[in-house]
Order: sequence, then structure tokens, then C-alpha cells
Amino acid sequence: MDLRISDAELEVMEALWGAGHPLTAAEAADRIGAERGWSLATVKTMLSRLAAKGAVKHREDGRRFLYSPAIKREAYVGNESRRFVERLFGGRLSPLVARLAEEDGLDDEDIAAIEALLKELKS
Amino acid sequence: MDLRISDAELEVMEALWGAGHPLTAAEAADRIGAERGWSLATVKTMLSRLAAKGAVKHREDGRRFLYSPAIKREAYVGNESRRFVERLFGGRLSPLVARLAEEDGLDDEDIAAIEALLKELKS
DNA sequence: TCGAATCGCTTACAGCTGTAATCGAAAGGG
DNA sequence: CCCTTTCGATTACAGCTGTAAGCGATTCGA
Repeated sequence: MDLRISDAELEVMEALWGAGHPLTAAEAADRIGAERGWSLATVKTMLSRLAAKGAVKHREDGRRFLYSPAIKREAYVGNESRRFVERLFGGRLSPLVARLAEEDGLDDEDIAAIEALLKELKS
Repeated sequence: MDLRISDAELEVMEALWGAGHPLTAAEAADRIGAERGWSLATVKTMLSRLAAKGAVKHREDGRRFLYSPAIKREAYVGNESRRFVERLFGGRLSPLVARLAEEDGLDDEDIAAIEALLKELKS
């Protein structure tokens, strides 16, 4: 369950996660094309690669495929987060918070949300 | 100032940051070799690539080079952190905290450290 | 002085990434 | 029935990554 997904592939995963229902390649491309300006061919390549590595699955619908995520966004994101914090901060989150705070990467709303989370955790 | 450094290259950067003084290729390899089991040749390749992309600089010392970081760890780490939070959490840190909390990625000590940081921030 | 060790540089090579074009098969429109 | 569109699959190709080996030059030890 330790899938590596590249930046471009992630874009496609986000489209699938965001749709909430299976998509054809063309539909996925529509959802992405605007932002990224990719050709349909590129989206198809991404879908093939994602299918090959088990990140999406597809069901046949006549001659085409309906693609849906094979992994949950939370699972993927949790994995990547742990990996990231491990790689740069020795597995501790606090130095990451410190670094972002020091560079003004946090606004008041975000800070309040984190405090609320932590308070919740301790109860 | 938007350097991409690969995993293997980062290992070498950590050795240089950790040393606190310039290192020869052989010294860097010594500091890394144990963990990673790389050959000297591999470390040399990493140093060349890092030099080519401006992440390390080198001074000649007779026939060899003394390598030192050309960027500060905090700067690099801050950049990567912002990029990461942007990529997966829309630029907000709180959902990352939530995710890690939900998977037991936080221990009490880490939580306390974060709370202290945030309290500091508001003063 | 002469061979061994060491230096940085160049080359190697497979796998991953970004970004498609092309192809043969099938389906759908007229 | 044929032409165009559309599908997934295959192929392309350069740049990055991980992991070195080899090379010519230099230096160092005997």
C-alpha cells in the first residue's frame, strides 16, 4: 500500500476523487484540461500508468473504461505525509510547524484550527 | 531559489549540513557510506550533480575539492514544506495535522511542542 | 623513478516522468 | 456499406534518478 504517484498522476487522481463517481478518460480530461491544458492523450497515459500500478481500477462499459480510484485519498495523503515528515523532520511534526510559522506560512484561521484539533486530541 | 533535490542527493546534502565544515568527496562518502552503503563513485556523482544545480559549491584544495552547501537547510526545508502543503492540502497546515493525528502520527511530546509554538505565535 | 592510489570528469544504463502521436479495432452517422 | 470519430494500447523521446565503472592526470610511497 506504498504507492508512489507522480505529480502529473496525482492531478488525475484528484479528478477521480473529486468526481465521486467513475469517469471515462474523456470526462477525466475535461475535468483537468482547463487547468493543466493537457491533451486527451496525456490523460489516457496517466490513467494507464495509474491502472498499471494499482492506483485506479476500471470497469468496462461497452468499448470504453470507467475509471475510479482504487485507493482512498486519506490513505494516500496520510502515507505521503508520514513519508515527508520522516524525510525532512525526523518524523516529528513540530519542527515543520515551526518552520512554516517562521516563514509566515500560517494565517490566524489555520492556527486556530490546529489549536482546536490539539485540544480535541487531549480530551 | 527553487531547487529540486532528489532523495539520494538530499542524503549528501544532509552530510554536508551535518558536518558544519567543508568536506572532500571521500569524507562525505565516509559519513554516508555506513547507512546507505554507497560506493565512493556514487557520492561523487551526487556531488557533481548538486554542484551543477547550484546546491553545493566547492573550493579547490590542491588536486581535490572541498564541498560545502550553497543553500541553508532551513531555506530548502521551508520551500519543500510549502510545496508539500500546497500540493496535498491546499496550502493549509491544519488538515495535515488532522490527518497525522488521526493515524497516530503524533505523540504527546510532539503535541506539546506544537502547542507551545502556537502560543508563542500569538503573543 | 615507477607503480599504486586518488582526483574530478565522462559515460553507462535502466526505470520513472511529462507530454504526447500513432495505430488498429470498433462503433456510429449518413 | 463506408467514412469519421473514438477507444485503449503501443511507441516516442528527452530529462531526472539511482547506481555505478572507466579514464586520463596527478600525486605519493617505496
